[in-house]
Amino acid sequence: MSEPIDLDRPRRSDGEQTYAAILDTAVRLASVEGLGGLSIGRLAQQVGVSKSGLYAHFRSKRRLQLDIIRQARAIFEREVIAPAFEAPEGIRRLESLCEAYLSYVERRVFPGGCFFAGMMAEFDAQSGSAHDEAAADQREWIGLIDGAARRAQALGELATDADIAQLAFDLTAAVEHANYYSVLFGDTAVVGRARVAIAAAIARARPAEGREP
Amino acid sequence: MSEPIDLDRPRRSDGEQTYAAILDTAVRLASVEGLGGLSIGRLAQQVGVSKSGLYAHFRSKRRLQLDIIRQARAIFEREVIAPAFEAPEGIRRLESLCEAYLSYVERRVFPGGCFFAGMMAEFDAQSGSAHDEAAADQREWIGLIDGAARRAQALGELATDADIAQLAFDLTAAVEHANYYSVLFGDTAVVGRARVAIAAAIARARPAEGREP
DNA sequence: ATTAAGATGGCACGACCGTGCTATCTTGTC
DNA sequence: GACAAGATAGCACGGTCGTGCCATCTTAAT
Repeated sequence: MSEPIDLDRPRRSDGEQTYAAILDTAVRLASVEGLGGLSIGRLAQQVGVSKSGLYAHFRSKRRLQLDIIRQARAIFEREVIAPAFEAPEGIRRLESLCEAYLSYVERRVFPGGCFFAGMMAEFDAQSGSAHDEAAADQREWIGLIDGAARRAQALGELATDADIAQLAFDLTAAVEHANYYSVLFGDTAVVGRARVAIAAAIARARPAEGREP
Repeated sequence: MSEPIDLDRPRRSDGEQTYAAILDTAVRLASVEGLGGLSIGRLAQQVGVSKSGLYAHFRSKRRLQLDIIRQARAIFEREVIAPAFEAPEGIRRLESLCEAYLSYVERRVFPGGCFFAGMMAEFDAQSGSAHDEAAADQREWIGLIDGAARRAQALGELATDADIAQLAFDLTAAVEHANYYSVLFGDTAVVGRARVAIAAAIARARPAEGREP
């Protein structure tokens, strides 16, 4: 489909700096207005660079979008996944994944809320590569939760008959709902509701402690 | 701020019909592409009418958007709220509200998923009247769930110490998450996960039956 | 110091955007 | 059947969109 062009040409130091500044602003702007709502003209104005000066760094809007997504992935990795993976595997890591996400929502790492939740909602009903990437990202996130939960189950921290897929649904529902509502209402208090929901969902999947029929 | 112009002029039968056809297509298109992504030119083409012929029915894009939202509200009222309110008040109505929403998701009443969930995600981080309307709609929906739950509590169907706001969070999280994921993955199977989550959340809020300390 | 190459801006293009004006049909009322 | 008024299309406007060409400035290697 899309040929990668020559994107890997060498960069000069000043160019690298401008490139980083553009991407930084672009990621923030896109999290608020969406990848589709982002325009090159307004982005250039925001960064303080001419439209063609900006355009030279990417060579199409598509490439700009791809770079934005790549940057957002790096931020998510640094702000959510890496901290969570400092916890030992099993139920502690499962809890850390949820908590790291909620913290990332509370800290408003992206001004428009979770970048990938925004992408999902923007492209969920459309067909094309943007939709497919959004779906893949979401599957990867679910897989992280699901994998941590299965490991916890294998370690005996969750009941052998616990429905892991259901647990993953419950947890992702709680954290992503907290993301949307906290942005919509401009109030992160709802994140506390998510914490309660997460604790309840995990408690329900814990092994029974001798009070079963 | 915005004056209502003269919008209430009399309509001719053929005009009324075209107006309805435009709105029908517009609501479907907007649920997929978003209210911002919708363009008058493409909408006119889709309906099979000239751009200016369409434009005469609304007199600005803002009015078109307002009419689309009004139409979407009527559909939501008819497809979700009215059916749910056939159930007797209390816990049955609470369950019916959730189930009616899930059915509306499964039936793909809007091809892009729940219209108001889409609006919320599109405008949550932006400021302006669109954001405010999205927030108001969401508050109203939460209020419906919350009100039904409080009535159930007053009727003794939920525990007196049940956290109703938490219950409302859990229920809205489950149904809206099912909406997003079913659209994103093109598979309504996830709706079943929401049903399980709803049952669990309600069960947790039920009065204890003599096995409390 | 020269020079090749990247960085940036100026400018213009074709396309589409929302918006109006005007003229021609079509409907419904007397 | 005349006629006022709504419905619809044609056309054009100013603006913005993504994109590309070209000239100039700046960096870095020789």
